[in-house]
Formats: sequence, C-alpha cells, structure tokens
Amino acid sequence: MTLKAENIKDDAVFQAAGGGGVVERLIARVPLFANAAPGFLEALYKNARSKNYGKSHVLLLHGDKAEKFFLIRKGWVKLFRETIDGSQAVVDILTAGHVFGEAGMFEHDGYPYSAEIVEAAEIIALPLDVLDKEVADNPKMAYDMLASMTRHRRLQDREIEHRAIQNAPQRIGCFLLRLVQPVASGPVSVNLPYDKMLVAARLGMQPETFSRALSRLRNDLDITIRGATIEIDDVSALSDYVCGACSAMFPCSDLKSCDK
Amino acid sequence: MTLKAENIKDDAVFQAAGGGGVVERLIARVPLFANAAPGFLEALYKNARSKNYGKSHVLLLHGDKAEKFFLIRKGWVKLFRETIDGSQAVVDILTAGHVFGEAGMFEHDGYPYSAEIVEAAEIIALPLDVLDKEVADNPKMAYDMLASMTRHRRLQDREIEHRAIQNAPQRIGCFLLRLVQPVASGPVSVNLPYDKMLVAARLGMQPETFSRALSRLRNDLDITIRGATIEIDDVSALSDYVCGACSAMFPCSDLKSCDK
DNA sequence: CGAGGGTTTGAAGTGCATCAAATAGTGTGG
DNA sequence: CCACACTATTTGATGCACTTCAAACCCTCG
Repeated sequence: MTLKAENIKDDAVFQAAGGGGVVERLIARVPLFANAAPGFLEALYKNARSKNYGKSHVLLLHGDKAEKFFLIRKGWVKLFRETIDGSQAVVDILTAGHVFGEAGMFEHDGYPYSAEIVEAAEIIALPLDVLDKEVADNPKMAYDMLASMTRHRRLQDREIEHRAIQNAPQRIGCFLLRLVQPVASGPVSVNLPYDKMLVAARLGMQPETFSRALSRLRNDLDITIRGATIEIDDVSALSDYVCGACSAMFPCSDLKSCDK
Repeated sequence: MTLKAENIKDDAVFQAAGGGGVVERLIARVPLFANAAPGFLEALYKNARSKNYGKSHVLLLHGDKAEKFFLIRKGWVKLFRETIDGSQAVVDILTAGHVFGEAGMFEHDGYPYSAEIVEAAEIIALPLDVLDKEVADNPKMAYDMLASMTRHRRLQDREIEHRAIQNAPQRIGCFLLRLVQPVASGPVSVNLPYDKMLVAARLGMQPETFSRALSRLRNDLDITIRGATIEIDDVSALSDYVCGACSAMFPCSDLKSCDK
C-alpha cells in the first residue's frame, strides 16, 4: 500500500458539529434554506457532522443508499459517473457553499453519481430525512427547492448543448467567460479554480486537448497564459468567438447559486 | 410560397376544450396531477385550449415569455435549442401524455428551449399561473413535482454521460434497448418511434453517422433492419455491447413517465 | 535535490462530420 | 394507377477534431 493510499484513508478527521455555531451559521446561509421553518434548521444542526477529507477521498459512490446530503464548507468536490469499462464522466465540480447528494432523496436507486474530494475539503453531512420531511410539510420550502432544481435543469440543458455544438476552444472560452463575470468588457485576469486536468474533465475533453485548445485561444485572440492565471485583453473578442456557438446571449448568467 | 408552407400555417385548427370531457380525462390522468387539489384541475380545464398543428409548426421559441405549459394529446414534439450559427441541439422528443414548457415557470428568462411539431400533433395549452399557484399552495403537489423534476434531472445526467462516453453504435443500441423494455431477453422486434433523421438528432449525431452506425450494429450483432422495424435476435448480446459504456446496469429504467 | 504528478508537445490513429451523389420511399396531381 | 417531386436514407470519399500513446518538461513538495 502506498503512502498516498494511507493518506486518503487516514486524514478524514472526525469533528463534532454544533459546538462553535460556525456550522449553524453556514447552514443558515444556504439560499435553499431561506424559507425553512425554524425547527427544520435546528433538526439539521443536531444531526450535522463536519469532517475533513484529503484529496482523492471518495465520499460516496453512485448507487449508495442515500441517507445524507452534503454541504461543502471548503475545498473542491468532483461529482462523476463511472462505467464498467473504466471511463468516467464528470457531472460537476463544486466548492464552498454548494450542496450535493440531495437528489438521492426521491428515488430508491441511491445517489445518481459518485463524489470524490479533489482538493482537501471540509464537508458537512446532513440527514436527508429531515430535508424530506421539511419539503413534504412546508410548501414554501418545496417551492424554493423546485425553483432551485429548475435552475439546475437549465444548466444541464446548456451543458448538453455546449458539448454537442461547441468545439474544445469554444468550451474553454465559455468556461473562462463565466469565470470573469460580471465584468463584461476590458482586459481582465482570471485564475482557474482548479487543476487544468480537472477543468478538462469538467469540459469533457482530454488534458492534451485542453492544453492545445487553450494555446489555440492564445494564438487567435488576445489572451495570455501564466500557469493557472489567464489574462483576457479583449473579453468581447472572446465572447464573439464563443457565443456564436451557443443559444444564450453573452452575459450568460451562471445561475448555479449555492443550491446544487 | 410552396404548398407545404401553406399547410403548415393553416392546419392549426382551433377547437375549444372543455366540451366533450375528453381533455379533462386526459389531464386528470397525468401522473403529475395525481395529488392536485380538486379546484386545481377545474381551473386548468377552464383555461385549457386544444389545437391541432401540422408538421414543422413552431410552437414556442427559446426565450419566449412563458405563460403556458403544454400537454401532448397526440403526435410528436421536438424540444431544441438553436445557436446564432444555426446549429441545433435536440433536448428531447416527446409524445402523447408528455408535458413540456412547465420549466418556464420559475425563471423570467422565458422558455429554456424551442418546440417544434415533428409529427402532426394535438396539443393542450394550459395556464402556467394556475400550476404555479397550486405548487405554491399544495405541499403534496410541490413534492410530486419535485420528485418528477429529480427524475428528469437523472435522465439528463445519463444523457450527458452517454454523449460523453458512448460512441455512435452504442448510443443507438442504448436507444433500442430502452425501446424494447421491459422485455429483457430473447428475440424482439421494435419500431423506431419516429424518423431516422430525428432519432439521429435525438442521439446527437448526423443522419449519415446514424445510418452507418446502425449497419455496423447489424454486422456485429444479430440484428435485422427492415425500414423502421428492427429485430434484435439477442438482446443480451446487445446489452453487453452497449452497457459496458454506461454507469447503469442493463435493465435501466427509462424513468421518463409522463411528467417531462 | 529528487520523486511524482501536472502540463505540454509530438506523432499517429479513429470516429464523426461534411460534401456529394445515388437510391429508396412517400405523397401528389394527373 | 402512374409519373413526378420531394424527402428520407444510404453509400462513398475526404477532411478535421479529438483521442491515444509516448516522451519531454516543469513545478512543487517532502
């Protein structure tokens, strides 16, 4: 067993939640819970468990019985699906404030994806049954969750469209544009939120393709690349290049608030 | 103007709903409305409008202000998104019993896709505000709609996965397998529900690619093709070929009930 | 400094798209 | 009922985008 593997298993440090009130405040700030009944949040707190995980830790597996959902306190989490052949499709990559695993609530097929830590993270596990009860009882809560789910559905529609229509440089450009918002013009500088390998996976392409496509953007448009920092001299030139191959108009909102 | 074009415009025959009770019965049978309050269905009936449309009629455009949602009584409808460049991504293809356009309810960006009749259809238009009110007031209704939305979200996850991982023959095979269910073994015969061109679009490939990929399936597996009828001698051979490139196990339920 | 992963670059292969044209099918008017 | 027109489908030839395999480079962290 390698040293790496040991790390993965061992640095999942348990820590009880509910002590300092930090977890409470974080939970209360989740937009999805804005209209929850007071008792709901308390029930969540009582059963909240915050843990630290190291990179590569697998938090849950596609098909696992869904009893908890998760709120990310810090770090990055990759949601993905894996085939028997070993191929893997990245569903999404999430960070602080995002919620995941709540989709396991309705079906009995377990979670619809697997989740792996891709950057050391602190994750709060929350009981699904408490959420389920609240949604069933509180119309406003259900309504909010429905709205959030609808937003998410649109993002997925867009995702399917992009993967069908945009080529590799355009998908990267689109990703960058969504990072620089709401700045809509002039030279800007953005940092890739995570590994280029991960960005590539997130965009459904190979790392090599990502690298080549990015340098094609560099050659064709006014873009400078310094490691993970990318400077875009002319945002509108980039949006011209990208958004012709998209059904949305340019300042396309990235509606993913914290209600994944 | 061609003769065809006249047809498209003119055969949208208006007919008031609520007379024969047929529309009522159809609406009442939508699973999504199973738990609706009695007053809700009546409010829907009152404002229901059933119309006939010819092939190629565009029912709604991406971005249109969303005031209605739709229930298909018969025929086929294509949901799609179109870019400035003219490329088009098919979101889904629906038929009798399916509901669409309800996603326009929450956002103010209008409908998230365009809808076009691809086979002469009869469509019932229903007021979105009535649905919205019911969802806001009736916890059970909101809960059901949430469950339905979650199911849909899973189908989209699967869609993204398939387009990322499966090649053309596998995507076709997967499509066929979902048609033959719940028959899980032995020789079966299926009819493509619509044009091969449309199936190709639905699967995100060109008609030429579809044709070639299908004949590759014919050569490699025990499959016979007679026009739109496809005979599969060995379903398990097909599922072996297809499902290795999918995260789901074979008899993979096509959860799209009538609540699109 | 050295090991290991991330990133880039090169070379070759593959799958799908595109363009083009032939063939089959379908509905129409005569 | 046939001939025509139009569309759907198939087949062929070619090109391009992305993948795959391989190797070099670079960066970071112990």
